[in-house]
Amino acid sequence: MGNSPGTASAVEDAVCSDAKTPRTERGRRTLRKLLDAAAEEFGEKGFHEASVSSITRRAGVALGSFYTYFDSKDALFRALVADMSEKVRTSARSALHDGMGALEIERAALAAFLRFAAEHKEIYRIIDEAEFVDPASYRQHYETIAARIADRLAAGTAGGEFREGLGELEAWALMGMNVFVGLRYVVWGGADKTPDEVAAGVNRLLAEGLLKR
Amino acid sequence: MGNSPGTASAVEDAVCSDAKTPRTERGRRTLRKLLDAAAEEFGEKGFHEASVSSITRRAGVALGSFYTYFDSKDALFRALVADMSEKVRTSARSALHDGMGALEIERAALAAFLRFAAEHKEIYRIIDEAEFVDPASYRQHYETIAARIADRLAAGTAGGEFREGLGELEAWALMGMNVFVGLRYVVWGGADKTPDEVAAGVNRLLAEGLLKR
DNA sequence: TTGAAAGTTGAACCACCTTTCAAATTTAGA
DNA sequence: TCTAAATTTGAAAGGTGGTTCAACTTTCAA
Repeated sequence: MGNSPGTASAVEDAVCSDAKTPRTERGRRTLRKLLDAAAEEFGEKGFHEASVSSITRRAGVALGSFYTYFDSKDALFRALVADMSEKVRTSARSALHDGMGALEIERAALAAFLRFAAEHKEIYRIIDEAEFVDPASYRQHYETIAARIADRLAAGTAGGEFREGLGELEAWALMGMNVFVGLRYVVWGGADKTPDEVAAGVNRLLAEGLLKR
Repeated sequence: MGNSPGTASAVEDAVCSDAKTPRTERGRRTLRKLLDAAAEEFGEKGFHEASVSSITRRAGVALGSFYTYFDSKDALFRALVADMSEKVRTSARSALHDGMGALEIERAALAAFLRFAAEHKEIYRIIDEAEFVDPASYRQHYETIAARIADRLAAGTAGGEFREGLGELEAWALMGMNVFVGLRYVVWGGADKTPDEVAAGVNRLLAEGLLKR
């Protein structure tokens, strides 16, 4: 949980639009403490159970300081959703390399997503709750990911590996599979399957379908 | 939205455990008004934005009357989740008939679910919000559905239509596909694809997979 | 060194909501 | 008809928690 010091800048970038940018080093430290505390708090309790006073307590700053950096509890949440959404996309993309086959790309993207989710179980709660707190971001999150999957499917077809007729519908189907197996095997755990095993199983389903040969 | 008069009994059944059962006809009418109003209110606003006073206003009864029938706002929500969850399962099962092929069964179940969701868009918000308001029900909802899908897959394998090696993982993958295409094409609409078209597309994916032949 | 800007503080304000309750009304059965 | 139980009512209790604010402290550049 929380951002390691080195990765906090991504959060701050995503946050600039909503946060009142600090002018001093001291201000940047306080902002970072608030963001880390908020990610923990929202992840553990969800938006409504989380309280601003609890976040500031966790961050070790006074209640009033919160409003030096955010206009409202909602604004903070929006900033976190944007950041988490960005991180999910980045994690999947970083797993892809030149020369991979189309099917292999899907497997690698899912495995990377699952590994990321394992380290950041908060994303599920935060993204899911965006459906209620910030519907526009929620929708955009999934539409953006679906568009990226659709691009990969089109590339696979163009490259002669995938069949014709793969479009938005299939992209949403793949995304749904990925999200749900992540919920079941990573977030809920039970640890009976590793991310790689899950990704391999899903990949076989994509390759072979259900039917007997 | 809301239940047509004839279907309200299912709600009341599901609700018995949490609701204080009314003894008179007049009481039953009031309970039904509260339940219908609550389904609308939670569907439109979500749990936290919805208020008991707004629900009673919608139902046309006094604020205090609510507590004649429910111990709390939470209890009402739990009752609705149980009811919605039951309805989703029933809708899928009612579409299945003897003599259907294993693949055809999956297509019919998805089509039925999508048609149900089209008429009850509230289910998505209500089930999704259960993740935060009533996590146990949320988990049970999906585990129950996954178990049913896994049973169908096993039956398909036993009948020689589906390949070997289909289990819980594949059940969760199918469930995720179904939920997400429902979100995209039914709840968010755009009406560019009918439930049957969506179900057909997903079914082809299950039959053929992604690869070129 | 100095003073203006930036940042900090936490008590208090305030709006909103769930829940309670005692009195009034309606219902149903004897 | 009559009465005990069921139901209705809405004002008010009781809490919660987001947000404000004016006084105070720290920072930093000149």
